[in-house]
Amino acid sequence: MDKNQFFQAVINFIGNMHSSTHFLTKDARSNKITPQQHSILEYIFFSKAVTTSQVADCLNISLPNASRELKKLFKLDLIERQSHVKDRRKTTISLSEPGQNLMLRTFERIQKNFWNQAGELSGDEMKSIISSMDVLEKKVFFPN
Amino acid sequence: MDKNQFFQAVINFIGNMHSSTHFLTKDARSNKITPQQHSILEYIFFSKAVTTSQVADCLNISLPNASRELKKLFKLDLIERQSHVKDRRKTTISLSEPGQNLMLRTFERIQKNFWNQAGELSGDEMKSIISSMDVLEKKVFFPN
DNA sequence: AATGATAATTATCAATTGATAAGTAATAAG
DNA sequence: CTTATTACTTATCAATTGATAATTATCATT
Repeated sequence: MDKNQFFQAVINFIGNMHSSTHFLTKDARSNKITPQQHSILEYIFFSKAVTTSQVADCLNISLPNASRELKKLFKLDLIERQSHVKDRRKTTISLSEPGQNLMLRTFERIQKNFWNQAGELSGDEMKSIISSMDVLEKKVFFPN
Repeated sequence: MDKNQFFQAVINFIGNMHSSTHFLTKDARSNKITPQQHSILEYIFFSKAVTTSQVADCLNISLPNASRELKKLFKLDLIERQSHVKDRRKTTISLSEPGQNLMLRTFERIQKNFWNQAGELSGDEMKSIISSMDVLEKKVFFPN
């Protein structure tokens, strides 16, 4: 198999995935926060606990701007901040109770869209989907 | 298999994919256009020919704003516009030669990052990845 | 031919996001 | 102990993006 051809298939897949997830999530976001703030919360949700620098790096936001947005989220009581135990320059950030709930409600709405789109899936189908995702996560899309 | 559990796995996968593709593309974008303009070009690239309304719908931009950004891209000579043959209210938009080239150069840079991250893949591995993507595209992420 | 609907455009103002300079506190290195 | 570096914060201004009202041109219906 040709490398360029393979890469093209990956790019196509990523494109389809993005437009599909865009569709799934477009009406699911809370209107109390901005899109960027939403992706910050999402990132914290999946990462459990992070520092300001990590948010900035991973979401491609400058440190000052990340700091500003996190401050807003803190004032909205959606995240908690603690100074890091080992290094008190660092701030450990995690979702607050209301932040968790906001994210969970969002995912519920996404889930509704998802099942509408996917229809009924048999146990076998689910298994084959899970193992496909597994292959891709192991070989192509590395979580960090 | 439990439906909620399955959905959780899908959400996790989407999260990992997004952070991974973010990493792949973060230094690959041209600095002559804005992020939104980039995603518009990307959308046109994959869709070949589209109308202003389609751009607006699929990228969740209001029609006036989509029109504005497309006008800028037109002035930058990155897209071409023709009135639709059947319905002259519609504008058919496609990438111009320079627009195509811009996208191809971007994908080249992404490709470099991709192979750095993925390392060497055997023919068999590529085949299993392709078929995994196939399963997901057919059963979960529908292109439109 | 008149009316209504659709696709797109222009214009305007508000909100979000980006970029940069300067500063503070904690840690690390010499 | 002094200096340098790191992690973050504050403040400010520019650029991008969002929202909305009004308008034009084309098409569809009657």
